[in-house]
Amino acid sequence: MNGDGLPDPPMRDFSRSLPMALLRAREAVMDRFRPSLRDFGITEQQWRVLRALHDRGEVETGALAGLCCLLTPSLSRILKHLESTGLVSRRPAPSDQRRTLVAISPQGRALLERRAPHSEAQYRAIEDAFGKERVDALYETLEHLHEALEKEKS
Amino acid sequence: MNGDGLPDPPMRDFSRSLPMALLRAREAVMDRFRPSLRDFGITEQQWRVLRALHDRGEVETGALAGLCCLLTPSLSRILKHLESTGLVSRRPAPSDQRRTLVAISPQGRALLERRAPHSEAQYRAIEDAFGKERVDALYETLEHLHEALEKEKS
DNA sequence: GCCAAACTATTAACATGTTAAGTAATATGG
DNA sequence: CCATATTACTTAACATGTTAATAGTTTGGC
Repeated sequence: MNGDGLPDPPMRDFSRSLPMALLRAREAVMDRFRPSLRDFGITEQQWRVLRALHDRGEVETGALAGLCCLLTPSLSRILKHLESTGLVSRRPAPSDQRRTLVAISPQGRALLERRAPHSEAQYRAIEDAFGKERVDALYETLEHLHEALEKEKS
Repeated sequence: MNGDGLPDPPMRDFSRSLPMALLRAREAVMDRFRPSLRDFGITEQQWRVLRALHDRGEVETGALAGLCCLLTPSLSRILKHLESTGLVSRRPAPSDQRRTLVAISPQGRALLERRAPHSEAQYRAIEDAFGKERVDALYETLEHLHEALEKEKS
């Protein structure tokens, strides 16, 4: 009881945790992708990096982190690994020696193109199971939620 | 070009990655909760464990992992830490020595009850920013997606 | 009762998440 | 110009994610 003689507002039910709900859905989705990632010997995060570089060409480390939804310390380790296996290359930016430019290598591009069909097949399976319209609507909802919460960063 | 003389189906735009979309939304949400977790000196996962034990009482390790959306190796380490700081207790199940029963301690409950109002305040802020109806609809969509994908595990 | 198979939790090994500190290069004010 | 702050990236330290292997229990068939 508090000073009002009323009970404290009850804690929300544990099932109504937004981080958990998003995590559970994400895990259900990732379960579909993990087997082929494993077959190709790369992690989810390494795939994101290759995917971004394939689309955008040479990108600065900081921008790449934003694109891949990674923190820069994680990306730093991931790039070290990808560079050692020859899937990406790094060089200092000519105009500013602080910055690093990252690019996908021919081997990286080859790996990406070999796995892409497997990935697309899983997307089709997900759309079949849940409905393409509902998937599209979910993308929109998630984007709006993201914007609504970013906007308020006072 | 492939054998049909048609281009291969184009790879989806990088922005249309369901795992990324779910992750970005989740990170936007977590940004709201991380400060108070940090203030109370616990991690997001440790909070989930305390939260589940508070609601459900004594729970087996395996069931607890499912409730918290954690893999058992992670939970094993987390419980070791929570036990060493006195927030939970463990004992073997009387009927089956393989199983371990976990319970929240008075100190764990106290910590949880101190932080709960901060957590609830952030939930209200999120609902204000995005709309309670849309949040509720999102919970439902995520649950349905989860069910649709689990169902197909042939 | 005995043994192989199944089950539960833990440990191990490597990769990433998270926060703080460090390093080198550049921009800025005086 | 120079001292200083700022920027971009990396390292460090600890916690968790992920997969495989391990150790202790229990179950079932025999």
